[in-house]
Amino acid sequence: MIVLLLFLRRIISDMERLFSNLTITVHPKIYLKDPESSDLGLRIIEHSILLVDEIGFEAFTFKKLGQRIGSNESSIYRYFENKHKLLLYLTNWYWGWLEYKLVMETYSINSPKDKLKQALEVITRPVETDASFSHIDEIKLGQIVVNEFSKSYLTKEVDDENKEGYFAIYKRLIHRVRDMILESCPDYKHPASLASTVVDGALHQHFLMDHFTSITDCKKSSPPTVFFKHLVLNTLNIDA
Amino acid sequence: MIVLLLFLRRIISDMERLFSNLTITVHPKIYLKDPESSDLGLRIIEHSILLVDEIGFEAFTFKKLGQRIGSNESSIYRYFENKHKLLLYLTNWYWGWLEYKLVMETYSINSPKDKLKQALEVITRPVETDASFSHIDEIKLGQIVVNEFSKSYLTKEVDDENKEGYFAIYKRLIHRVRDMILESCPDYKHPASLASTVVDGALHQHFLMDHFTSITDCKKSSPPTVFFKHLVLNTLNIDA
DNA sequence: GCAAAAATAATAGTAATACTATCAAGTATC
DNA sequence: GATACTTGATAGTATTACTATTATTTTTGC
Repeated sequence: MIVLLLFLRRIISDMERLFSNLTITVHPKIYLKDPESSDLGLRIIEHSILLVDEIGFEAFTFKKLGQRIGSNESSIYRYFENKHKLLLYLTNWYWGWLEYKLVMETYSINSPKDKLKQALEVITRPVETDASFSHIDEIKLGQIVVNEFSKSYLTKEVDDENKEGYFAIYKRLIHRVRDMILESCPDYKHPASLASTVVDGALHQHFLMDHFTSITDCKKSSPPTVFFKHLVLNTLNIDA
Repeated sequence: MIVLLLFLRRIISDMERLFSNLTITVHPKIYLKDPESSDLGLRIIEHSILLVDEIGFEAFTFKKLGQRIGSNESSIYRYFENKHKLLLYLTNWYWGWLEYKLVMETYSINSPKDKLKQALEVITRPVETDASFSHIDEIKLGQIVVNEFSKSYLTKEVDDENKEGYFAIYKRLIHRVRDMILESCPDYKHPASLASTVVDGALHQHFLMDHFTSITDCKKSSPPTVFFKHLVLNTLNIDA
């Protein structure tokens, strides 16, 4: 009994350590100075999420952000070259966070099909808050990803930035889903396309729920998860 | 025999009339002055497609376009309020054109399943040129839709612009696909989501083929059409 | 063929954006 | 207490995204 208690205590302490030290790693070339390394940096991240969510990425400027956090435009430029890089930082952080959730929530599942189902759950469900990161409003960041992520790669600089590794986390997340699809269904011919379609499609369906309801069937009572689980499982001929 | 010849002649003449008079209708509130109504207007459309394709929508300005067509910035402003409206015009034109292709190429097919298959073909295949519209480079316009369309609705003004009807053609196209899905499979619960996923997903897969090849299986030899046909037909339990 | 109207061009000007550069002030560190 | 580092303040530049005005050219209606 005491042994069990001690054992449990060790697990809990392990988890606490894991959680308290946990930081999502973003490619260092995306920033000039690591925003996690200072108070100002953390405030830049915290309030850029709030401000972009409020006024949209187009209207967002470093000047407005500076006014908001009582800091100077020029100081923000010491952390990020421009607002595009800041958007890359935010979306990278999001995909890193989602990847972490995906790994955590599927790690201990042995059945490939159950694993895949749980992965679909994590990827297509609405974003929920995570107390581990006090400076990040995950729900608003999720909205930013829905509304702005595609603008981060639909540019003339994609290929260069892709070579630099700015989209590596996003692609790695999709590779993980692809591999889970393959484990469930080794003969399926389009695992990467299916994985990317689900990840992109989930963002798209969430957008449609908010703005173009006539071209989606998703709603609060039947969220994207339902649609995508049915889609993937039927495509792979796996029974629900 | 003569009767038959006369009959054929009438059909051909009908088609010619149809084709020669054919214009894709774009919501009039998108422009200040109809670009199809003048030589300058046509040149604006023709060269905006070339220029946006070349330098991307972000770097595109009315000033550059003016220089390119030997015309003045201020003259272009008489046709379009701003470059966002011009993008709306171009993408509206594209979706109107694709809808016309969809209707033409599926109209005479009676079997709902064959009709749906042909619809998937039209929507997911690479864009091909259409000699009917001399001022439009359909292939480049298709590239613009892949790279820029989502920017036209991922804005803070979507809801207002949607109310104005700026996205009506796009939504109508998806409704047509949704209805074809329902005719093939009346019990399927997510026809609109499936239709919007295919339309958006097709653009996305074309983008991935060009820039993020590791997260797609699509390539010249196995284009998005193959993936999406398999996806839709399996989801609906229709045998290929 | 000419006057009126319409379309286009030219020019100028404004506010905002997206920065860069410089210098001053405050803070941390050794 | 000197030094390095961070942040703040100010100024300045080129470009963008327009608006306004006036001049010139083209179209058209009679």
